Amino acid sequence: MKAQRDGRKMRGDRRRQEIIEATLRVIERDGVAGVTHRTVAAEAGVPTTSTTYHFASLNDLLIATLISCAKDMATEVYWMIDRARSRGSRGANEVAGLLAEALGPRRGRTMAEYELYLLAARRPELRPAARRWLDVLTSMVRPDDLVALRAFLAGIDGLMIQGLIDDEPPSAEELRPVVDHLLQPR
Amino acid sequence: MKAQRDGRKMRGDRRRQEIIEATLRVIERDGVAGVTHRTVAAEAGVPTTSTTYHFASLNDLLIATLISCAKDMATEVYWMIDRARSRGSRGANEVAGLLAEALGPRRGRTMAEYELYLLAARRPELRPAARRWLDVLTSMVRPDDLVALRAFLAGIDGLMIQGLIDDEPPSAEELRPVVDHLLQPR
DNA sequence: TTTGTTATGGGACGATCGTTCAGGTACTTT
DNA sequence: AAAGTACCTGAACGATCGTCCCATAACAAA
Repeated sequence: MKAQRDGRKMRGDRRRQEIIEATLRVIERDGVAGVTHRTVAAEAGVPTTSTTYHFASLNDLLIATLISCAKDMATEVYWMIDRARSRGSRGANEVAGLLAEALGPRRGRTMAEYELYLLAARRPELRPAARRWLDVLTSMVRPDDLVALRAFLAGIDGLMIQGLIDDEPPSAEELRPVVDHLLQPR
Repeated sequence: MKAQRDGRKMRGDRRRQEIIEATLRVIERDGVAGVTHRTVAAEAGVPTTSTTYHFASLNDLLIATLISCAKDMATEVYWMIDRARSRGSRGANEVAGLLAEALGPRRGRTMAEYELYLLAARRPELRPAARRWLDVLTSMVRPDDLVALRAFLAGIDGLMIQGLIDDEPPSAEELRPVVDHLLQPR
């Protein structure tokens, strides 16, 4: 089966992807509330009807965007852990650095990701996507650390959210002791 | 100065409060996205123009609502801690029970509160209100536990959010070991 | 070439939105 | 009693929204 040889479908898929990426940029800039067919189309440089053609409804567009976003996040976290492990580090420094980056230069993206969380709270079909990075991490850990892992993951989420409402992003140095505390075994 | 003797202002203040409470109910039901002058007015049983009269813009209405919501949350947390302390408990059971309640019967309210967080991330004027319950707790604790406290608070926030995207609310029994782990001194 | 399918995009429709305005009521002050 | 202030509300305006329709272009299968 040659599947993707059809030039029309290929172009369609490419444009679908462009629309999804434009949607993510809109969410980073203005939040989920700023997502309309027209703003997304303008951001992607396509006519308004193009977004309605490729996504049956605005809801579908949002869902597709947030699922794609969650997928990126999961693979990113996976490689981060993998890298830290191969260095034999327990990871407090790495995690603190990653948090500081997520709350500083990548702040918009982080806000978008947490809007996914809350949207998933209201829409069950988004929950598997929202849980993906939690599942990825859980599967990488020895089953006897489960409680410690859950506490750690919850702590990371909390530090993220609380960092988002700080007047200026916390530095890795400020975050490290807290992360270290969360990582400490008992 | 008699201040609130003016019957007109009294009625105005009362209606303002009713509108704020109606707005909170709308947020619990449909999220911040569902807040419009018309939905709020319908929920409060007042004409649409009443919400625009008492709040210069929809933004002001949202801000007033979320600030009021944050204030309630802060005093609630204050008394919760006070109660736990007077019982001499370290509080793992109490906290786990409170989490389970927030994620079960009071789920809508909890979602509304976390939408405040994300809105505050985008609107600096909301941040003091969003931080209030953190400040209340921080001020009730010995300064040498600061790192442990920050880790604990972050963990609570994370458990809340993650609990919101579970397919069914976690029970207090499931949460207790994680909370206990977060509370354990080192 | 003919036929069928998919993508594209201009234009428009009805609904809903935030907000304004003007006329009216209720209350206080003078 | 008269003037001033604060609240109330029906009606409406312009803007923007999601979505649909239809003609056209690009491409594949026959």
